[in-house]
Amino acid sequence: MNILIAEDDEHIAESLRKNFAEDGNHVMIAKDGKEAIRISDKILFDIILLDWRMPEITGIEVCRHIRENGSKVPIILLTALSQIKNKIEALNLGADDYVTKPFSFEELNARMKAVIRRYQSNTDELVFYEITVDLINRKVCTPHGKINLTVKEFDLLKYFILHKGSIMSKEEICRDVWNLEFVPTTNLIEATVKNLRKKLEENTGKNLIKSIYGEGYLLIAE
Amino acid sequence: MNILIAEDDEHIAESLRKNFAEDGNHVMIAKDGKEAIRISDKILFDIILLDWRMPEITGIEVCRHIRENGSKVPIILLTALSQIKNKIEALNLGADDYVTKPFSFEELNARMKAVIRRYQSNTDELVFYEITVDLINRKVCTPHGKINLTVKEFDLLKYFILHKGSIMSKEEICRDVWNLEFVPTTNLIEATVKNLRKKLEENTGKNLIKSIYGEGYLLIAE
DNA sequence: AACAATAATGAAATTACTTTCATTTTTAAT
DNA sequence: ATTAAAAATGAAAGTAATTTCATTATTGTT
Repeated sequence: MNILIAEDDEHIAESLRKNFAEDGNHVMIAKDGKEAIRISDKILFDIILLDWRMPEITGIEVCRHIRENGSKVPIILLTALSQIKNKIEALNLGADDYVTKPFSFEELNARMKAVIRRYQSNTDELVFYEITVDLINRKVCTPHGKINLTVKEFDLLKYFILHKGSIMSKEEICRDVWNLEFVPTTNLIEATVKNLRKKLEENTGKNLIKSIYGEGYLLIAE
Repeated sequence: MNILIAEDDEHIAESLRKNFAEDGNHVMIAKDGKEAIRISDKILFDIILLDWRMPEITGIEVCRHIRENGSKVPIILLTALSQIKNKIEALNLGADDYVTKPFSFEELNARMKAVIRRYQSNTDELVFYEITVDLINRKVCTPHGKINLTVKEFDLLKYFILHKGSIMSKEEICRDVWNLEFVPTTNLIEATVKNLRKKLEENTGKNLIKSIYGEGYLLIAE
């Protein structure tokens, strides 16, 4: 995981870094808010830990900046007990959670996990069998590796998954995937289904797309 | 807007249909839960109104079915006063809101608007100037119409918007958009920027992508 | 089993996208 | 103003995706 720590206290920063790096994470440290903004603008992190009190630009301001840039990256605020009263307040500031100093690694780890899990369940993914479809980045993954799909193959797979368990006629597929009013006289759909099937089968060993003679195609429900 | 109404009471269904159709909406009516599932599986609506009490399959079951299929389409439950106690309960069932019968069109309209607005702010869109970037469907819209971008142009625009206001060097663009470790000796980036600029300018009349001599490119912040 | 309709296939043709090349224009510094 | 580096441009080359074609295989029906 890519972790950004914005913390001006070198001792705390270093002990956090060590802790996370031991688990195989890639950690970057920003010594102040300015640096945190500069780095977070350019690198996508899995989670960002922001010290509230930092010279010049505070963690809150960094948080606001990140959110204004459209990023939904998980952010946890590190605060002294007096600075924040409850989670609602942290949420209003755009953070996902907060941890009061002094804190234990156990507590911080637990909160980080929760925030990341919540974030991931909010990302636009479809999961089907062992296949994970990332709708934003258009990546399709299985435990055996990444499947490279073309644009049309991806759109078709997405359509099948959203309609898994029901037979989709070629008319519907044409309308919804190709934006065509009429089914072409050629075998456009069949050819695309063939290529999609091949790639899925190479990775899963299964033929998940059934042909229903005279009716259409069906992605078998789990 | 595409509206699906699932309501077994023909009178209510028809008066709703009439009401929405007058505002230029496209309305479909499902006479029972089974039909609602069949239709909602195949057509993407902007909002779905579900009567709770319907023969065989209830609105709740339709709602659960829709959510299990991964759809986040806005759903409002139409219920008799006794069936549901509060919004939390409706939310737990997967609905976005509920309206108790008998209801006024004013109330229903207001709740529909709120739910749709909430939904839209949750969709993965970037908004920049008058440009709306739909990250899921990879569509780019302006008030003057749709902009057709190629994959690379889209990825580059998305990257610029996420980093608007800061200068992005060619090294960074290469790394993050092209996944290249080194800047190619050719003018790959310049050529792509050129094409993206052209398309944006045709639609907005502005050149939003500035060149910073010797440093990189900058999408000017709003 | 024979038939006609439907679906699958491999490869070719077409189209669109991506990258490169050669040249011109712009920029910042002298 | 001159210059050298950087950036922009138009068009060509290269690559990949999409669609079509011709053929073979499969399916349901008689």
